Amino acid sequence: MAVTLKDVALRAGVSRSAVSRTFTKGASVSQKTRDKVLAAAVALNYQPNILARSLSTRRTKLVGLVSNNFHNPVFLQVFDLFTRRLQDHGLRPLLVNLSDETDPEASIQLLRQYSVDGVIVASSTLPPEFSKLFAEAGLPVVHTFGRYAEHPDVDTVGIDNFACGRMAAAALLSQQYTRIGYLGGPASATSSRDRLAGFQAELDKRSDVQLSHRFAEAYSFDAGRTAMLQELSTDPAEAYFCADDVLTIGAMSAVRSSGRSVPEDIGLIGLNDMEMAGWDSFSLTTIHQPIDAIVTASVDLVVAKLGREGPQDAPKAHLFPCHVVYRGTLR
Amino acid sequence: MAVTLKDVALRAGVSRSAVSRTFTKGASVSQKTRDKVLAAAVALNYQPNILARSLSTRRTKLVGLVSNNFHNPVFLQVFDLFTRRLQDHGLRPLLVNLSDETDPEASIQLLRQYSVDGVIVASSTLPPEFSKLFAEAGLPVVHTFGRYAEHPDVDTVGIDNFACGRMAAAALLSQQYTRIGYLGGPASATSSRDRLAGFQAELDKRSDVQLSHRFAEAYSFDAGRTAMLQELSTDPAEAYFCADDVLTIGAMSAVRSSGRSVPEDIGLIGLNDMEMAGWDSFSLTTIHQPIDAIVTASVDLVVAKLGREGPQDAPKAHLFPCHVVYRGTLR
DNA sequence: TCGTGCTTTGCAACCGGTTGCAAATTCTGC
DNA sequence: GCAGAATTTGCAACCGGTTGCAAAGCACGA
Repeated sequence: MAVTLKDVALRAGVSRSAVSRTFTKGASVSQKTRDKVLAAAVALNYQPNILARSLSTRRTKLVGLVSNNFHNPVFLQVFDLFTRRLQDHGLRPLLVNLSDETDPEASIQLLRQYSVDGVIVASSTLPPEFSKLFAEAGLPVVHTFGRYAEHPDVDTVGIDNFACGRMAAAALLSQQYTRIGYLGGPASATSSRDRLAGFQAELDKRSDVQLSHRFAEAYSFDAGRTAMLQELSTDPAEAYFCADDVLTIGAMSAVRSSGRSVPEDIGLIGLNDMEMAGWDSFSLTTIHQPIDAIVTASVDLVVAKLGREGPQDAPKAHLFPCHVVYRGTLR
Repeated sequence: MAVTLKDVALRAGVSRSAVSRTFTKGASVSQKTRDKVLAAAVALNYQPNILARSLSTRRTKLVGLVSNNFHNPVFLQVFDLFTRRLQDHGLRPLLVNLSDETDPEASIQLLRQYSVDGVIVASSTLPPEFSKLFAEAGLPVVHTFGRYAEHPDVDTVGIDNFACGRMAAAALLSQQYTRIGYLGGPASATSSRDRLAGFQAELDKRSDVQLSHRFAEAYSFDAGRTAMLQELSTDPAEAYFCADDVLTIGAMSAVRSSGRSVPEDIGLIGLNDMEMAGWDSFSLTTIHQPIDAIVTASVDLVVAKLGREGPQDAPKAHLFPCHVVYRGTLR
């Protein structure tokens, strides 16, 4: 069925090596044979089998793209960028959806079975220990949206969640809010905890400010809405830092459905600045995260690791600066 | 570096075939050797190389997942479902982002090079001719969200866009709208044109109804907003059928920013019923498309094709019923 | 104990490529 | 036209698996 090296060699009247060499650049072939081979290849519509090649070359050009965030709209943009950037480097994303997998070991086995050249873990909810397992299995790995550490176990690209927490606090303080709440994602997510820590650190400087906090079940609309409804049922704060835009939107929905309004009764500030945040139904004041730069850097990093052969440099955390985008959800 | 068959065979004191056979079910191995092999495999942390295996078995368990809809939030859900359903069958999605590729030939070459077992084209904007090229290249292909035809060139799963157009028309007529507009996605998308055709067919029955139409540049918020702003600048209709929810949300944004309100001044009905449609900021009246069923059927279909060896059954279109979900955007 | 039939095993060829090496060819300069 | 160097070529082994086939091992009944 499929056209192979041998078929082309036969038709071109040369050896299989000659055909192989015309398709691997830098190899020694005369123009004459190359022309013959190319003609035969075109005539037969030959496509080299990358997988067979990978047996010898030990390069599949496959990159595992592992994520568990399939419910946050910002990740559609993330996947779009990742696939494009990887394609720019001739790499192919093998998508692994971890949502219903609890066992990291399974995906590691999987990716090793497919001999992926590298792995990108794109998740703000998986812990560093998770990515570390990939590294220990000998796979070059980059953790995008991962937790910052001065000496991380794996290369990490993302933002300084602690600093973002401070930034959110400063924004709320500058608007003279004094009864303040934090609405996090899942308590198990490091991003949730780190953002709270930074937020807290900044607010602790002020003795006149009260801080409460609550973790939502997930970074999702429903979770944000549910958590905010609980807040509203007792004694809500004047303003909330929500750890993610989609959470913020859920919270806003809860506020409005309780008959209150944003920002008049309750102020909100989010994080991400996803496309939707600018839509006029929401008009979120939020902390902008430079997703494109983060994704591009992640891909560049993994590409650099693939190039190197032997021992890698020590893993490093790459942080990108964020800034507040003021729209309409703070007074 | 990597542990291979030979290493395991050596350690277990058996031949390579014995090792291979313990890892392919249905093969003839005695319990005794199987135990020895398994013990050695565990000790060495052996993972069979699927790509090497695929050379002999001609099965990679890779499925090309081709799409160009990375800007419509509903596709995040689509990707989530596809990856899960494929994983359920032990298949792995190789994601191909066609957004900036104009040449289908390139992705066909790519997928042939990786010897994918099958291809799923998940797009409502790519024409049937596109998927046909994959089929002609000998790849089992299913076009999800593709155009209905009685005798399609490739297996197609989706909804009856024409019928949805009629359904939208009926919904608007039942609310006594008489000056009616259609806001489509790109004019090049068959889904856009078919929905209009059905819409038109139903409205043509009524001589007292005026119909105008306009195509947006894309199925996106910005495109919907821009198109609606143009409508508003002249003489807008009383109600619009927008060919997609995200388009509807863009249109709603335009309506509101012009000082008008939905549904008081202008009624809207969308299509998809994506999760966001139910969020109370939007509360879209829209036509529900059973995405989960469509994706599941697509995967089942491609799995069935992989099982069969020889000539395939004639391609068929699989249609799923839609229904109107009434929320708050019609009077 | 031997012959029979069934199961298990290893050999060797193959899947579709790559690549070191030595032989064959072409190119230099004289 | 020729020696020597440089380039091109094909052979054969290898990448990590699978599998048809024949030989070896085994259990069983006579």
